[in-house]
Amino acid sequence: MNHLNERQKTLLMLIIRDYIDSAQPVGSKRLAEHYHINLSPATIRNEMAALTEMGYLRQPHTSAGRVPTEEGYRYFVSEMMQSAELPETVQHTISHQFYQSRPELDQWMTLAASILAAQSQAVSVVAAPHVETTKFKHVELISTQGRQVLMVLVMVGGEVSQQILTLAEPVPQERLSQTAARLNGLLAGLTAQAISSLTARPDPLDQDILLLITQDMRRIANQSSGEIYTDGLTNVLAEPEFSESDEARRALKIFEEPATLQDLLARTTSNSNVGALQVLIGGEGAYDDLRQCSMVIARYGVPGMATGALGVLGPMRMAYSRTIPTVRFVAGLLSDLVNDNISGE
Amino acid sequence: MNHLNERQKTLLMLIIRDYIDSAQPVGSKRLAEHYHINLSPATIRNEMAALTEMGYLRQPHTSAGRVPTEEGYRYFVSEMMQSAELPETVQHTISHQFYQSRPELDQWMTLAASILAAQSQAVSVVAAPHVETTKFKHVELISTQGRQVLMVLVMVGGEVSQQILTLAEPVPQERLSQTAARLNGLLAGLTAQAISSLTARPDPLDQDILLLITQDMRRIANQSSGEIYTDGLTNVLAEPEFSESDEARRALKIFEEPATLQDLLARTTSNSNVGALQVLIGGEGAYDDLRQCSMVIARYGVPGMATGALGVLGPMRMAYSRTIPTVRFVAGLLSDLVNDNISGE
DNA sequence: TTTAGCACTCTCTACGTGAGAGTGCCAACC
DNA sequence: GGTTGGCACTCTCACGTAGAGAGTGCTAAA
Repeated sequence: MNHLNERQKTLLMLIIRDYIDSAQPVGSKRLAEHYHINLSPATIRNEMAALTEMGYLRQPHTSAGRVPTEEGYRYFVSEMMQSAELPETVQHTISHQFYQSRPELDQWMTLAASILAAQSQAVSVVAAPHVETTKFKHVELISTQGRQVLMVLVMVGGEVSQQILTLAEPVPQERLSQTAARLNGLLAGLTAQAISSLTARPDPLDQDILLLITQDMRRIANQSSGEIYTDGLTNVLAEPEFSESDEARRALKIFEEPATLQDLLARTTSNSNVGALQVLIGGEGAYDDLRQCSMVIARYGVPGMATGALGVLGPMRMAYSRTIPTVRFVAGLLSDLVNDNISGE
Repeated sequence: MNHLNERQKTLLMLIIRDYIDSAQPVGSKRLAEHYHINLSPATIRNEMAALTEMGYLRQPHTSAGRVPTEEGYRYFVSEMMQSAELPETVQHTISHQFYQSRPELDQWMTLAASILAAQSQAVSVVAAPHVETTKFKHVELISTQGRQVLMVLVMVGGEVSQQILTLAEPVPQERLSQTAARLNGLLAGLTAQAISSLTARPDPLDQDILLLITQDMRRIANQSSGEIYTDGLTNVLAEPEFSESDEARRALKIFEEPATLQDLLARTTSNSNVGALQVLIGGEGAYDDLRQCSMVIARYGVPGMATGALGVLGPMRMAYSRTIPTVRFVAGLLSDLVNDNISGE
């Protein structure tokens, strides 16, 4: 497959780099002038013809310069993948921002999305970590007003779910506390499945709450991944390939349907490990509306405990050399944070 | 000011209605043909000249039809404001969706944003209700892992804040529970200010937690309004006036800066009452990037207790007759929900 | 007061033309 | 044999022009 000689390789890389910068088909003359390769335009033309023949480049029309094909981008990315590292100063700036923010998941996710979008000048997506094993730890029942009760559910991993219930009739705080205490003793460390196979409780209130707890735990476990954070939606509107707004609209529409997005993140990363980067070029056949786009995706977190996904979506002509190391770095950072959080520092 | 005769009035309304539908300058001939007014194009031309003179219409160029001015839209909106009512079937559908969703603020906000966007075919913004008086109700301290402790804070209004603390050294759950119980007895019903003026607690753990509680309460009180939810961002890209993507980009950029958006919602609605609708046409001088846009905004909630804001942003040529009643209806609905929530049904 | 008619203006589209950029190929060169 | 200069060819893009179409304002008549 890799039947490119050194010169073809350098030329292909140069062409793609130039096209990513300029968004314009690159011709032999331009290439010879701008980069000091000791080759005449004619020689370059010959090589270009070969690269076109091999499927790495194509011409928009007979008398235009060359534009990378999807295959070309794939080659470019795989060649560049190892070498790319984020400058240390940038790494420090980013780390700094994380360790200075309030230590809340919400803040981290927003920050990660914002950094990814700013660095890549494209749209970022961050899915909150999904706790993979939900075990009951603690429940609190707090009477708020009249028949309304606040139920706070804490999982073993530290995940919290809160919900306001409306009971059939007012129940004093004291009785709520007793119920909570009984359930805490009974359910500690159990999974939703284990809880639902328990025999019914004698006290009807206990039984009702128990039912709600299992429902809530199931809901948390069923979420294929956590909440979705995005940023940089307008970045992509500036790109020339999206100047006819309909193209852009179709791509951005993906972001208005969290289900689709979660699906995309989940599907494309289920077979990859934490730490490994995935680059999908040209929608990779999965979504028609993303045929003009590429995604750089990574999983983060602690496998078996809590993992999430994050990525950047942009035009196929995206600044991979910037985006790839950024995604990798931020994924690593979030993995560390999740790890710290789970293991109790 | 209102020196329009009946005929001018109907014509102006027709012209604006037509322009909102077609996005094209409307001419005298088209008007005479499409709507059965018993007037010749020539007569209509005369009236149009008058309306142009008065500042309600303008011509993009000498030989084009007429387009409404900002003043024209204002007249249109104020005329239409009272009459507009959402069809009962739509009202029912919307209510139904609300009462069927899970009774959580988060769900309601998302739903409200989604409904507003769908009905208006524009961008929606919903700011979560801001509790105006934060009084302490309850605190829970739950040991999660090692030195990490989950603090759940409940306010009198039912608002909840949770936070993960990392203590200097592990503390057993029992001691945490005792601390929580002491503080619950001490702080019940107090504001942040009242709490901070208490004398120091003898137990250092009590004192630390107390400090964190006041900090958290202050933070909640200081948020000028709650979280922002939006939907329908791509709707606006379909509008012809935003076909040059730069115009659209500038307007949508507003939505990437929550601060600006909150500012906008807060400023423009601070002088209006709950229930009253505000229609800002052409950015109303406030934001340059919104010069081509209009907003329909309303406050909702229970004054003095918890209020929020919601609205729709679209091109000046937005479907006011659909948007205005929708915004009014959804604001009413959310007010009811907030009210139910506060008063305990 | 309303209407018909008319000259005028402006935009939009289509069309043709020429410049420019880039190619492929061929023959010459090292 | 790989490399290069030259040349004919192709295609796009920008520009200018012309004609159609839509709409206007004005005037004079009903």
